[in-house]
Amino acid sequence: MTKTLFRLGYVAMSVNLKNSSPSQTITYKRFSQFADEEAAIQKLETVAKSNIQNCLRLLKHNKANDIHFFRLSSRLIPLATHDALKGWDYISPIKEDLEELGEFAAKHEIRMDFHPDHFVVLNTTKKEVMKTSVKTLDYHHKLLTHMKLKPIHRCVLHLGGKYENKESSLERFISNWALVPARIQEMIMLENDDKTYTLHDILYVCEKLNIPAVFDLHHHMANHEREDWISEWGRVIQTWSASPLPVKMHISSPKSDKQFRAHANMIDPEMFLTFVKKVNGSTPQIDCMIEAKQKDQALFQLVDDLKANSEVEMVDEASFYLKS
DNA sequence: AAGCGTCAAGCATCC
DNA sequence: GGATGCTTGACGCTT
Repeated sequence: MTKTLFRLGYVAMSVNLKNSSPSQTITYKRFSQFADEEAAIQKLETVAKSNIQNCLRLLKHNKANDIHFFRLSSRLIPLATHDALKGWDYISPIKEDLEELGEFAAKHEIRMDFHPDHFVVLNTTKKEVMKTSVKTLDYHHKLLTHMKLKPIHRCVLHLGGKYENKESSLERFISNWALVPARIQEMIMLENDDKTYTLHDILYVCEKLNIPAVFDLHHHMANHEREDWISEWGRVIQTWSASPLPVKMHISSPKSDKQFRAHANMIDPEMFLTFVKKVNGSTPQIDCMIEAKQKDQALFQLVDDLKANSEVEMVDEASFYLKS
């Protein structure tokens, strides 16, 4: 059995690096209060530039800590997809910054992707929502291409809303998929959610449309037909067979029994190791996205816990094997 | 500096 | 069909 390389990543922002938010923003309300629209747009561009420069700082922080896996904030450019800013060329003012960011990631082999907000809903019944969803995905596509990153399998989405009838809404994802441009389609990965669409549902769609499946263990514990997931793991791996990228999954721990769906500050290392042991050897590499309130600090804490375990063999500060 | 109300998106739920 | 909650990080006003 080949060993699996596990790499850890975290989401969008750091609790260690001060004043490094990649998600500073101007709300539409504030934007519309500017007397001078040109000044307002200039303000948006200043914020966008700062967000991307902060991303670069985060990437340097990642490099210093051997972190090769990172989720970018989807809020890099405030109001980029807002209706009131149609025609605004939001790329030109930050073109060089995006290139610099992408070059740094490429040079230091940092896998980057996005998780667009939950109002990107591809199984919607409304034409308008479909339009803004594709528009938002196109914004992500633009960011990726200007970072000179191949936009393949870079955006994790959920299947969408239930709309009273889960089965027909699931099928609507499949019929709406035909309305999505091919270059947007190839960016997408699909993740099981904690309320409606289970791993089983996601696999059905992923296999049908050839989309990689991102398994979220925490969501699965909150929402499943059967608690057992390992019997489906082979299918999850299989959805990645045509991808240039390694298998990716999401790891988080429940905040409490009462607030089970909410994310805890840290990752429960025992739960994580139990998972790791089950999937070890199934594929050469699994990138584990740590989704915890304490962001990079949760990753560092988990690494400390792993180092204390004699079954774990660290490769660097954020990657490891299980000893055979 | 800290705390609280506000903002933004779409869906779910309730009336 | 309209109001409210969900969720999250950030803004901005008040103390």
